[in-house]
Amino acid sequence: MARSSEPRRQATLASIAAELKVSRTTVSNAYNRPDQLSPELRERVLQAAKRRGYAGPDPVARSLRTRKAGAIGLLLTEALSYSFRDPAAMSFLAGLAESCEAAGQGLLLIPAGAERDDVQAAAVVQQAGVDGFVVYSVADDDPYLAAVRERHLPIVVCDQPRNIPEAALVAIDDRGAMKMLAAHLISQGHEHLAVLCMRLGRDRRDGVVPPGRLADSHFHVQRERIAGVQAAMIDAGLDPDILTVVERFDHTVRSGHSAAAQALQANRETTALLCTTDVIALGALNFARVSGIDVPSQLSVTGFDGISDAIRENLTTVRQDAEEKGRRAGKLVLSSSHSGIVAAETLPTELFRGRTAGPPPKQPPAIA
Amino acid sequence: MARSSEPRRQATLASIAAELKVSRTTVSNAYNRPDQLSPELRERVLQAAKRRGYAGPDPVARSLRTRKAGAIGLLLTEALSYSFRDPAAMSFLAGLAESCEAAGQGLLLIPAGAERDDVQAAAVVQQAGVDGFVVYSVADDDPYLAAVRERHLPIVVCDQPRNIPEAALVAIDDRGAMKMLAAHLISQGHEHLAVLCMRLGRDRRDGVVPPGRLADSHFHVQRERIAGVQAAMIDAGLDPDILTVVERFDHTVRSGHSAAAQALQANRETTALLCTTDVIALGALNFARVSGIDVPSQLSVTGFDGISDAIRENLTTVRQDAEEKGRRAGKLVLSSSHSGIVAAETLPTELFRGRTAGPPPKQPPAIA
DNA sequence: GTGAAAGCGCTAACAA
DNA sequence: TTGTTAGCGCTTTCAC
Repeated sequence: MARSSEPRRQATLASIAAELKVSRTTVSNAYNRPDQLSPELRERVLQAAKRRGYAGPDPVARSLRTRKAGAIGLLLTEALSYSFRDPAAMSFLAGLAESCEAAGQGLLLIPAGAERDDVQAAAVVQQAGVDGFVVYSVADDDPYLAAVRERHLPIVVCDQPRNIPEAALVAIDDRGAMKMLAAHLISQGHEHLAVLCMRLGRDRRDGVVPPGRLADSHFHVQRERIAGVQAAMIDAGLDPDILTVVERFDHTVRSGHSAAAQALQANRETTALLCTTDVIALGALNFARVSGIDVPSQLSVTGFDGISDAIRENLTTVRQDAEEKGRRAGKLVLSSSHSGIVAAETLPTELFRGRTAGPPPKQPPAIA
Repeated sequence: MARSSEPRRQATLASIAAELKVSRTTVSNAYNRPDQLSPELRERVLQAAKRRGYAGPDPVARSLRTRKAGAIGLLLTEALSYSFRDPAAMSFLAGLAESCEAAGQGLLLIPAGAERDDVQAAAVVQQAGVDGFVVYSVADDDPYLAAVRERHLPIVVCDQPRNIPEAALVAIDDRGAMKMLAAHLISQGHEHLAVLCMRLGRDRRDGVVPPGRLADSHFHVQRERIAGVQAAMIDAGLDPDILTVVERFDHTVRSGHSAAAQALQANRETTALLCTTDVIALGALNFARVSGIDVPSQLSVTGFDGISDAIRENLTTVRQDAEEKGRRAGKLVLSSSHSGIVAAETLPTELFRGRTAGPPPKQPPAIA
């Protein structure tokens, strides 16, 4: 057991102990329980360690023994490099990172997102040495999510999906917020609304959304926000089935741009574009600008999230505190190891009345 | 050894093996080498696993055995939540994440940054179960960095610091790029330059920088960029000692704003503000705007990085591809385990001629 | 204050 | 194709 002298090998706790002719416990204590041994001995141990280039107890071995990884895993659907371009996701990440940092816990970004079959997806998730997972905005049929559930570790889901009983939840009232926004528009006289949304499923299906797909959407947030619009319509006595919905897979300003064009094409009477995210709304605004359509006199445009670019542009939107959401999610995973209870937190939202929504024009806008 | 039946306990590879009366190797193979056993047997194993709620081999135990963690660690000096507000850092992170994702490796954000003493810093780094580290823009006397070096794992340093022989390097020619920018300004007639820079040391020392501190700066990038300005001055026969340098600890637009005010206060003849980052430059521009100073006719302002906000504002700056830098860094750590060689890559930069630099005014700007 | 024993859960030779 | 044998490096009772 005691390998007393092997020259070219990384030092281990055992080798240091052997060199000093003390027990492994003592060396371990030197690092983990300084009060359990005399300062002099501790000093000797630390000296020997430094001499041998020993960096302290191997984190992996320690994790195995203590059954804690000292990190929590973050699952993002999108290819990571995509997520990093989404301001709302970044704010969330910032908040989450803050919680982890405060607790001295690492935050492991799970390499999900690349094209992988289910088996590989599972492998990637299985490989993660973490004490819990935070799942941000993934489809409810996401294979990575399925793999995460298999791990039987604490899970906190954000925004999506809601069909996981064992997971804690941090969310906002997407439907309510969007309903309020739509009602605001309707009260100003809009009757022909269109929604521009992000992907509704894991497959790329850009275009005008047929009714069936809406109900089948695997993205909770999108589904809810659209449902909010429909609820407002129903309340106002409008037929929700006449709502035009345009879907885009990529969550980019470009997508918003082309989606706006498509929505107006599909229904020329449209007077308001309700976008399910600010990024898309910014694209829609962009489209209006290059098409010579004045906002809001000829067309109203609204967003959702309250990212700084949108606020700067004075976009009418729903503000939410994505950073706080991240912080909450972090605290929840970090604490859920102790308490067995699964919490559900709903954070507030606020209607931001910008300059991009107003009464509808007498004539719908003409497209160039 | 074989604990055949213990009811309330998470299943392990051994328990599955025992239940099926096969060896542990077989179960292991079912996951790691499907070709090493018959499909039927494999199926039986997987079935039993599912039944018992076994998620597959414990990642920590596997890491211990295989000596690979399947993740690389990222060390950021700033409190994580700060870094997430820095567009250049985010681009870097996006690129790095992309490399990791492609390789199926996790990216662990080390919880550095919180106020911690050196011992705690070391502990946090020691705790990280990773196969290598990427160090982004930290001071060369950073305690976390010291702890990272102790780990004796592959290290890739970005931008800073250069005094680590065992680390691979990804950088740009900060000095050269800044020198070119300064020369450009000088050639247009500017003689009274000021530099607005980020923190030069780990302590907060906002204000006009005395000569000594400049030389002692622990932040390589800042030091180099300022040196670039001075080099251009020397080339042009200007006395580099008359250069005004204003330092700010926080890397924010606000900081840039106040730093600009201070620089102009300190030397009323100043006709050009060279900022070491775009974020600061945006703040300087902001200051000029609210002070009624026209840019560039009364004051020239330049940045560094080429973040999208800056390009949109048409700021005269140095563009670099932060995302590519991240990608490169990722590839380097991931490969440096094999090859023992330590590489050094220098990425190109490009002068972006925006609208914020022009010839100096006859009269220096008056401050409100 | 220090040591001995017993694994944490897994994989990698090597045999069978 | 499957099983046996040894640990990977560490922490943790429990004695001394």
